[in-house]
Amino acid sequence: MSETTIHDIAKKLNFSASTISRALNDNPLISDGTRNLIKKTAKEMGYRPNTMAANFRTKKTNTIGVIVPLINRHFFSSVISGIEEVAYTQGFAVTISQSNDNFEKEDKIAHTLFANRVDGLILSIGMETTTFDHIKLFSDRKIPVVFFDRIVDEIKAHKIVVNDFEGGYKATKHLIDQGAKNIVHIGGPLNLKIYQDRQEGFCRAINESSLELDESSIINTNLTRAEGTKTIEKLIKGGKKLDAIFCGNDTTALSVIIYLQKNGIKVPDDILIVGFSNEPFSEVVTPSISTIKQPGFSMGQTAARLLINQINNKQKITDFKTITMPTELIIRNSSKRT
Amino acid sequence: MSETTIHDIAKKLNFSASTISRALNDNPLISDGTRNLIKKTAKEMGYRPNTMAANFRTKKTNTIGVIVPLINRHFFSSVISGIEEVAYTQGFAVTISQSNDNFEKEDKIAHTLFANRVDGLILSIGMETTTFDHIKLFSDRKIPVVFFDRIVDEIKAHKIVVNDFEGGYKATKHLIDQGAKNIVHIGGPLNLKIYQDRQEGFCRAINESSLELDESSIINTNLTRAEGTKTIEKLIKGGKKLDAIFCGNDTTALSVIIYLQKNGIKVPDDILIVGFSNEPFSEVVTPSISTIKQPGFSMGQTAARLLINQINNKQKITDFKTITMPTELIIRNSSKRT
DNA sequence: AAGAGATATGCAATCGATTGCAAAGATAAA
DNA sequence: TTTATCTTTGCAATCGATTGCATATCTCTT
Repeated sequence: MSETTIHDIAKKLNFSASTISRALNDNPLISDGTRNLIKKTAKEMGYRPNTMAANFRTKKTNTIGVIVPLINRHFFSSVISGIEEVAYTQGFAVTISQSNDNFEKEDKIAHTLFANRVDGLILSIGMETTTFDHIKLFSDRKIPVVFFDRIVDEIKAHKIVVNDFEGGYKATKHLIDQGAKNIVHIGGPLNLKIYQDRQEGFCRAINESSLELDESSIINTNLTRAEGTKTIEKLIKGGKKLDAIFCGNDTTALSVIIYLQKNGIKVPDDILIVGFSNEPFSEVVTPSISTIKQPGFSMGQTAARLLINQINNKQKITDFKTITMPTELIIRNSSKRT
Repeated sequence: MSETTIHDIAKKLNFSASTISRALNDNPLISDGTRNLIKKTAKEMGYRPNTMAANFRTKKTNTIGVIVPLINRHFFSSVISGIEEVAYTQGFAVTISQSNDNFEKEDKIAHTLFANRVDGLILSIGMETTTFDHIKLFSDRKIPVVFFDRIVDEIKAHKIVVNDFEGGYKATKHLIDQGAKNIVHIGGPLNLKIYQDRQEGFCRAINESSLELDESSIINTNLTRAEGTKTIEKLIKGGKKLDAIFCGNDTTALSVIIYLQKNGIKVPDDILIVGFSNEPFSEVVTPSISTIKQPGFSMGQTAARLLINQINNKQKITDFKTITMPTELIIRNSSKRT
């Protein structure tokens, strides 16, 4: 009734449990003959290793923890998909949690993953997160951590980002090239580096041009659909003079476009729009939204590879890299001056 | 340097390890005084329980496994999101894998999750899956399994589905009500029950109407973007007479719409379209796509609740329910006869 | 005051696999 | 043949927490 253990096999074959264990793990100490015999018998007896016992003994779980703000978000689910793919081929399980951009939850999740002894952690921090003790929990004890997208300067670890600065720069430059004179940036919260960078890219592009950088042309929001609508409404009703908007994400671009269309303002004829992230809807909406493509899937793959390398090579890593994936400007109809 | 264990606490406080263990687990045998003392000391000593040891001893991992065809798909990531939310509040971790609709991978994943002793399994099977030994692995050993969306008749388990039949019926009925006379159904592979059901709903609606059910008006594809384009192209070039299409998913609806628009056929003026699933893009595309809404997030929640109930109540379950979540027809522009 | 019951704690086995060290057996070299 | 070396296997401790059973202490009741 109960599961067969290595001891059962040992008894049956008149070997010791150690031999069984070694044979099953392809330890070269064991001769080929016995190894084969043991493996065959194990199969016959329906033996399945007790991972929990092994984990307990070896202090490895072969599990990597992932924390994202929201699973149900195209960019993040793409990253997760990439992580899973790599982890799977390397024999790691992936445990996923979402912080909902809520610091308390993020904190609790981190502690839980820590208590569950994940071998490593891949994460993108939440919008509210400003302290990092819950991450230091890992890094202090040499448990590998890899950040992606929403990274943290305060902690030494490998980091995977897209070049948000470049993205912001390209997007803005493109608008300038299209002849825009009054460009507004609706950006994200500045405690997140990615939004800082996008904004800096915006500023740089403006400064390099003949245009004036105007403080009132930068608005920071939380980049939700609702906020986007509110923001553009305020701008329009406030009589702000503008002929182009670089939005911090596609969601905002979308709500802006919808608002403008409803109010008889034409995109791109009257106002040019560029978003960020290349959400699936951006391609198929009318007008299709120009945007900056972020390679979510391959970011996930890279993050997983880096993490698993660290897990396997125990040597302390001293130089942590920040891998910057290139961004790609996708020009669609929302920004084409006709 | 090494972690504090209950034995360390025991030694320091002159208690036995059992007492420490019980106190920490709020076992009522322990007096309030000692419990408090122990908890306080544990905290002071920086004690953190070794989950792996506990798991090993109790044979519970507090982990639930999830297998979906593709993480990076809005419906599935919504379900995962719902699962995670419930699991989190109940103290379960969620391990996620994707089969990529590949049977071999699904099979391997199932075995891995099984070896990792997940406490329960939630899954939606892949398109290629026609045998179920890898799932019986669980159900045979009384490990709770909950299916969602792409369910399996052969296995007794709780199942969460949307009423695909009703969805297909509503969608088709709607097209008929809009005056369509020649309705085509581009459906999914029939080894998946959901596509069978949608198709049956389609047939029922046609049969109940004054229209003729025409074999050649039902086409089964794998519902990808590319297949959708191919299929509509063949139909149009083949001179098929049609004024409405019920597509098995929104992706197909989208590719059909794009093809038609490119070829000067107007949606909805010439051909009415209804999709299925309410993908995020469906609302924002032009014309916006009428569709059947599937409550992914709450399906995930329900699945997780059912599973966790089974995990916690050891009593054998004899009557497995199939919970059918209602569908909702969302009428948008792609099917509005003007 | 004495036995019954309630309360609080300890003992020790156990879960199953891993691994350092010892040892037995086999082979080769001298 | 003997010694040295290599190969192969076993012993036994260990990982940290849990839990059935035994025991000790205390509180009541009569």
